[in-house]
Amino acid sequence: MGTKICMNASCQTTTTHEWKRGWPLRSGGHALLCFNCGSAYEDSLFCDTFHSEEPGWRECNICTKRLHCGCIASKFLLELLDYGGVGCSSCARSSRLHSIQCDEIPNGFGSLTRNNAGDMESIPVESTVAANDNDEGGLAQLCRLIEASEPSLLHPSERANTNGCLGQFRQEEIRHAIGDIGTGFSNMTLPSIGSSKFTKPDNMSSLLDMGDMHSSLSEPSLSMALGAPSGTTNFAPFPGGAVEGREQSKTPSSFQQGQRSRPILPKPSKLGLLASSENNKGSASELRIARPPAEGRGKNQLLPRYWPRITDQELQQLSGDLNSNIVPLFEKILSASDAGRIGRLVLPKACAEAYFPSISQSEGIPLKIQDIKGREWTFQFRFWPNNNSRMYVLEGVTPCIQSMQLKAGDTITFSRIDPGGKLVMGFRKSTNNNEDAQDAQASGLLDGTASGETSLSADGYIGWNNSENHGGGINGDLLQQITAPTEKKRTRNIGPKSKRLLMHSEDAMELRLTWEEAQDLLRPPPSVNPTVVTIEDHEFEEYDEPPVFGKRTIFTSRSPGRQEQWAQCDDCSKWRKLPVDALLPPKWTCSENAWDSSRCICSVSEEMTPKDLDNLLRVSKGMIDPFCFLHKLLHIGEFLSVTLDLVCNTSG
DNA sequence: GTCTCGCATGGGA
DNA sequence: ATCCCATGCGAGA
Repeated sequence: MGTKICMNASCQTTTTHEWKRGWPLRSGGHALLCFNCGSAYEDSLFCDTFHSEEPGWRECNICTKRLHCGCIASKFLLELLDYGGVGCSSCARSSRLHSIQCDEIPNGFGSLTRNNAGDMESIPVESTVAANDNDEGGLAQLCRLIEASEPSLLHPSERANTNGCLGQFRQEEIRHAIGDIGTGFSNMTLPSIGSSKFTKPDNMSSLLDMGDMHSSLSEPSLSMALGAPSGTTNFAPFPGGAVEGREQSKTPSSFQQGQRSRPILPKPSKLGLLASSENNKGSASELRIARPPAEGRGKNQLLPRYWPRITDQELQQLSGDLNSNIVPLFEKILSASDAGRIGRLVLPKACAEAYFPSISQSEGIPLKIQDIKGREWTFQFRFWPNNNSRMYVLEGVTPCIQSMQLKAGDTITFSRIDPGGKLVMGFRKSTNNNEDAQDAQASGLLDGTASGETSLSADGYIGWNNSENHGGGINGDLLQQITAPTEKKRTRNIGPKSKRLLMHSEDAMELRLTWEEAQDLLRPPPSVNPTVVTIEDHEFEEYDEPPVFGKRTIFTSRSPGRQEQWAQCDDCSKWRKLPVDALLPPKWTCSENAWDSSRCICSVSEEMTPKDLDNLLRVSKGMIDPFCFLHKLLHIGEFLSVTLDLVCNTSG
């Protein structure tokens, strides 16, 4: 790509009298910016200038200066504070001197602050961990749990650090582990994949900003090119260039699409958690977070059901060349017609127009697509006139479908390898083995909203990218385990749409919010003793009973090494100090203060001065409650299982 | 009769 | 109301 293009997504100019160096890219080097954009970046005004309308703005907790969180261009200007919130670099540096040290907090819950500007490689977490006396494993585990549950508390680079350094856990496994929390972390496994070299152009961070912060959960070690504007140096145009620019005049830019797509991806961790009930079933299951399409250039924005839910492992499998840039394009759950004998795969119109070459003739063109085994298939990419529109199909897919032993309900994925623009296809089997379950599952899967936004799909089996299958190609044994259904059943394993279990995205969002609110109130059941399970040399408390709702309390550590819990009386609103392990009912008053007989009536004044109280409330606002946090996590599986049951029952 | 191809239909988003 | 797309269906080989 010989033409320089400004990596400011809202600029993208190719002409400037002087090119400037922007933010450092993960792949090395720096973003290329035109003079104006580069000047703004140099003056630390980039986000103020170009992203003022973007989401992701927060205020420095200390000086209230506006900070654009999650944006690569502001990466150096802010830090995540230990107990939540953000601070501008200067404030954070000064406040760090006073921050609570890791060893002051039980369970090794320590400072998680790290300068965002710090390179991922430069501050290995091991050194941080080793520098204190905490149980390293416990901290590592906790950090992973916290990270999975509260992604916003960690900067992506920190997450990457956590992954990369603490035993090479990857986010996929973290989500996986969270999904299994309800069963006592039974499936927490160490992946064998090391860090790889997939690169996401850092300018994408600015495009995705908050979305990137969240979605990074799904792309931890293998960052990908998502939402990349066509024409950046990181992306080769589609072969022939037919796709580039098509419909551009009519369509929102990928930047805009990214903005529009954000609400769909608010909190992947929560999404992942939602899937726990399903994912508890199989150790091979992975939670999938739908990613906004990389370059939506279609006339219409791609429906979330087509967003690639491809995992990093799958990408790695697809690539084979770690220096390649894998661009997940879209995916489609095979319909009965698709998987049938006709050999025609109906392509979503928007996807076909966005990612496949432009065709003007109905006969279309031969399109070569490589599968995961490296075999190259040639399909006829064509369309049928249909109601003044077009219906795009891939013809001749039967051999390929049969080769991959796909059936209705399975998912076929399309990606692109850059540079080169080679199209690759992968697939994901639906999990259910028996037909009845298949029906039910497929019914859920087939509804785009149900499978997508809620991550209810239990795609635990991954045909070609099982965690234990890193060698590339299809694991023959695994494939053998999939019994090819009869043709008759193949075309009948999806119920009519009217019978499909439906969970609208709004419902899912509602559920997430409900969960988010509820999690603050979760407590382990007081009458139940936990079972201590040891996994990977780490001990976890496992409860057989789902959590109960308790009164919200505040934990703080006003003096080194001393954790305190505070609760507010529901009658007099006075704050009372409690033991850290005290569990309160939803409604609690001073009269129930069994731990401090001198303050068990409302008429007695508070222990804290108003100033202390103010500080307490202020600090606790962004602070994680470390004690009950694990308890919450340990019960999320059961809690969500119950919740989902309720939702499914009401939806059905 | 069977299969393929191309278009039409209609439910659902 | 419009568009998408799963699938039905008829014509022709």
